[in-house]
Amino acid sequence: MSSSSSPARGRPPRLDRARTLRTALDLLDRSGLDALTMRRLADAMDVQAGALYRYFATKQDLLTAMAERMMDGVADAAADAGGDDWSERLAALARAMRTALLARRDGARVFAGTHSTGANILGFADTVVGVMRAAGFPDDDAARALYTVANFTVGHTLEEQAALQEESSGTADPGVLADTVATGPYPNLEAGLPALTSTDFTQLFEFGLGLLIEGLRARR
Amino acid sequence: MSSSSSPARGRPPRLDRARTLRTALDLLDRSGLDALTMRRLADAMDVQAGALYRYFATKQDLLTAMAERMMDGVADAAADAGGDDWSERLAALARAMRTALLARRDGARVFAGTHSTGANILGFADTVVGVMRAAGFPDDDAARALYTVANFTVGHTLEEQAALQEESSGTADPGVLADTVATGPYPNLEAGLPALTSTDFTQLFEFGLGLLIEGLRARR
DNA sequence: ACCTGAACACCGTTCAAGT
DNA sequence: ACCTGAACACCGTTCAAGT
Repeated sequence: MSSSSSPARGRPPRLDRARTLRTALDLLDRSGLDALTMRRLADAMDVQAGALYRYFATKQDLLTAMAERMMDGVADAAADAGGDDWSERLAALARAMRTALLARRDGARVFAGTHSTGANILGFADTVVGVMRAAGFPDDDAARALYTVANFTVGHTLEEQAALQEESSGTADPGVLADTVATGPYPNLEAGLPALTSTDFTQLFEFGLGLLIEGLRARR
Repeated sequence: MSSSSSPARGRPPRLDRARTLRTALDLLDRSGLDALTMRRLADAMDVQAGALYRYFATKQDLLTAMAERMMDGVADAAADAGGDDWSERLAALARAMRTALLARRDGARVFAGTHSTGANILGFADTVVGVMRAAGFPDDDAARALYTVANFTVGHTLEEQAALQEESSGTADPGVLADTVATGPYPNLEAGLPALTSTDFTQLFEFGLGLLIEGLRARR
């Protein structure tokens, strides 16, 4: 067999969904979301921009496929960790999601801007809800726990990647913030400044995740 | 006195920061973030697009000013509520933030895409950290609690407004999701489907907020 | 069947020139 | 001082026409 369905009449296509997706994710990593345009992607594939629309109806569709791809293997990676403790399993799933978003430039922004209903996110969602149900949580609390953990993780990672980008692009945020805080009437921010300007995002993520899990434990 | 500093020589300006900001927020509510362009904003003010750049260096600056404006009065509104219970005061602040973002079309998206260091967000941040410190939390935990609550609130409201928009634009999500879940191997999502497709976002927000506060209570 | 070429209807931003 | 006019360098998307 040559391919799958039709007997491959004519020239083999220079484009296909999988290769376009890979190139788009490469371009995202190299140039960032703002520079990911249909024209630049077409350039990278030696094709005209209009040709892409045979495989993705809109740019939004492409971004959705990219977000779905980012979640590839996230549910599985977390399934190996955590043993039989529901809280450790839930934590492993949240950490795997953050890691997957961090793995690509602007990953959180791409994810937040799309709503995939593909196998990877549905598989992730099913796994999270499954962990909670197995732990004895009622179905509706299990569903709400999924949303809460996912929304927190996306919100956190959005901030984390924005801060990382700001840092690397030289936009000196810490100095500006420190000055503004020192000038204005912000006694509490002044006291918390070391923690507020900390760049230990893993610690910050674990703090929030810990609060959510502690809250869930109390509710069980 | 005619205005403030200079003696108002020449024609009075047709543009100024405050009026431009008001018009931009009006346009946002009427048309949404994607339709908010510098040219359309200029049109609404009977001016050429280039003229806006005398008052805002970039579109990003305008969006930042809009986000800052959205947070106007949020810290104060929450200050009246909650009494002397730190957890009720923190909840009131988080609710006020969500309400402020929901009050404008695409409010969460505008907020998430900017990083204001204006008086409204700094005031809000100072108030949140102040509540936590007064409750006896150490300074670094107070700062982390601020980020956690803010990131959760933004993440949640981003999803909430996306769902509301999807709903009003007729993109029938519940049906598609239900079909996909029923077709594929998602036993846990099937069980949680009523809660997963619920549109009671206030209940969902309160669930997550409750978890965070319960977690903080346990840590104190 | 698959892609090109060219167009349509836009963008954000800059800046000389007018008033 | 403030705004216009016009340009620059782009966008996403469509679609007849070629191969």
